[in-house]
Amino acid sequence: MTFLSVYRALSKQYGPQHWWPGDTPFEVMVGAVLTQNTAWSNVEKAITSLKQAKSLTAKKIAAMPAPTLAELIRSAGYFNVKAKRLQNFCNWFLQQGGESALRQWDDASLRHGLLSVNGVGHETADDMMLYAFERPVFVIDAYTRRLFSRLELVTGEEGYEVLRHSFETELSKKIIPGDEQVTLYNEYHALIVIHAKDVCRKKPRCSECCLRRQCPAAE
DNA sequence: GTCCAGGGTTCGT
DNA sequence: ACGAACCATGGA
Repeated sequence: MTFLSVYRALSKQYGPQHWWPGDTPFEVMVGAVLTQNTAWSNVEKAITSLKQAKSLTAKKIAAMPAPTLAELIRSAGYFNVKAKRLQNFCNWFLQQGGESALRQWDDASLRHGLLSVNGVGHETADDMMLYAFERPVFVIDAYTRRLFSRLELVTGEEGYEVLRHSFETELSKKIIPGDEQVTLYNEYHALIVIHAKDVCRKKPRCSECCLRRQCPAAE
């Protein structure tokens, strides 16, 4: 079994996901911060509320008082922390000249810049890299770790960067053009999340999640 | 009432 | 580099 065969099995079972749901790249970035440890349905409410307040722009978010922003994103949980994180991010974003300026940056610089923002860690930065800036970065999250350690393709003890690197080197062997690479990473991460959700829906609150047995790639 | 979510990020050691 | 502490809503 390989990373690629797991992808093919998931893809066959669930079909294309075309993530990330969001009208604009900026909305995707906001969603990446808001979804930290939070059910996506709660994030959607917060984004709707920002839109309703006509405040889903970097300038508006950066300019409003933190408590006001916190109230708007209340449904996403951790609202005080996330309000501050969102403002940190928007300030940085504006300081760099906004999206069009950031698009000119090379992958490494952009990733580094995102990580320099207080409140943006590995996964949030990589969500933004992949789903807002369409850079070839494989997102590692808790599901990814759990799934692949159950499949015994990784131990689960690896650090974030190590894991990301093994996925990227393994998957880049087979796929050639850069554009395809981004599409593959995009779909793969989405499929992992969908699969985890699917399994957990069948057997709610199963701490083991039965991923190994139910994963179509495990057979 | 309890568990968990597209749990991660920060900060101390 | 690793572990603890922190944050807080809403659906199942």
